[in-house]
Amino acid sequence: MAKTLGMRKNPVKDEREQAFKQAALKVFSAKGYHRATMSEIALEAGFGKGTLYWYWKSKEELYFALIRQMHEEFLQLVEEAASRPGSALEKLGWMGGEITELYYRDRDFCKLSWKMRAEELETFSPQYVEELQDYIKRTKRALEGIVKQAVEEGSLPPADPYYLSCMLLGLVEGMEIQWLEDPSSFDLRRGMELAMSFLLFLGETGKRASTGG
Amino acid sequence: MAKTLGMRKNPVKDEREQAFKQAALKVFSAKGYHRATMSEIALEAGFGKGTLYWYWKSKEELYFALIRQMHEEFLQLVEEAASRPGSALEKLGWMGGEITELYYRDRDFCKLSWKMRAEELETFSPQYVEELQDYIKRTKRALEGIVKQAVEEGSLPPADPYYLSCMLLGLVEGMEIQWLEDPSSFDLRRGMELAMSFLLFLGETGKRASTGG
DNA sequence: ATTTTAAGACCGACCGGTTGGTCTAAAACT
DNA sequence: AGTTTTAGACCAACCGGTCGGTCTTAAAAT
Repeated sequence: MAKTLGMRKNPVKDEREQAFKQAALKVFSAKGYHRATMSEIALEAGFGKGTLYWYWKSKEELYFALIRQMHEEFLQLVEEAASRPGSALEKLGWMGGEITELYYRDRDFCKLSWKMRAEELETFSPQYVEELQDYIKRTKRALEGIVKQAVEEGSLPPADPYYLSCMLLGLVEGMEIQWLEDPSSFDLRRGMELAMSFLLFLGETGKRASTGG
Repeated sequence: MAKTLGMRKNPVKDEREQAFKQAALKVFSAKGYHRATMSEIALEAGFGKGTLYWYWKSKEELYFALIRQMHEEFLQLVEEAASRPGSALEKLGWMGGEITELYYRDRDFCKLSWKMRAEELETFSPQYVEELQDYIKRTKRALEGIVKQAVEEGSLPPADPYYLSCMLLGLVEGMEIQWLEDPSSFDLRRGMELAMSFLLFLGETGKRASTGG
């Protein structure tokens, strides 16, 4: 006979997990993976280190729970933009707005992601690295699809879509960095709007050129 | 009276310093400041740790000797571009080419700089942080000057020169990151050339619009 | 309703390993 | 002989992760 005596579910599991994740986000995003300590995260969450290890089996697992969440969110956004109806420029416009909002909403996530990219990937377990690279690959592919459409529609110059998407990604990430380093001297929203207006300008002149010539 | 008597200059001292700096560059650029160890740097240079400390008084000092060199080089490049004769577009074109060459020549320096920007500045001594921020400020100012000229010449749209220069810097840095992460999937030279052609395109259409309207 | 039971939740001392920096003694040079 | 240079043992501080043990609480048993 199975002994179920005293068996119970963890009533506070979700709550605690959230508390720890929030604390971890704060500490990891401020210090990066290697400089962050599990004691500090536990303290920040208001618990002992042992308790933190009750919920996560390692520092790495906790870290990648956050990294995964960030990449998942970003990927979904880009894929949704790609699958939307409308012109490529409309898709890019919508995506730019959403990305900006995402960044402002989850600034610590941005910092986390940003610090992560400067870490040595070799120090992490291969399964996590693979998972991460898969997210990045899928995101880039979705973005490249939109850009390809834009080139076909003549709203972007007829250059290699892959390189165009790299440039676009580079521009956004480069502005993101400046905003993260000093938000008071660079307003990301304004930068994104300016970038968007350039895109539109390119689109217009491109179309005018193709219809006029 | 100046005491020069008996003050001997070790003929190999400079050589050793260079060896240590090169080793430090290799290790710091691969691991970042905090994960790099002095023992490893000493070993890489072919000396004992004690010897390394005979040449530099701290890890931080060694690190900033490299950081300083990198920023100095970049700043000089941008300032030289700004003080060149010719149109803003010519300056930017020259600068883009030089930057690309610099990056390819000193890839490890790029990595170092890139990792450095993800570090917590608070962990360094204020004097170093100040020095660093001064370099960045001067670089940005020089770049902004060129961009301002470009706007006045009508080869860039009439937007805030500061934001334009931030975007330009962001684009270059964003592409640099992608190239650092995986040079086989993103060729920086090609990316820079593409970016440059966009700049020229903007300049032409901008001028045509102003002369035609 | 009260007691019993055992899993859930929690803690912090502790361990093994690492690292920046020091110290000393010997080697090398002049 | 005296000075410069080198090496690596050594130290104190720190960190990820473990472990033994304690307290809490839901559910089973009465």
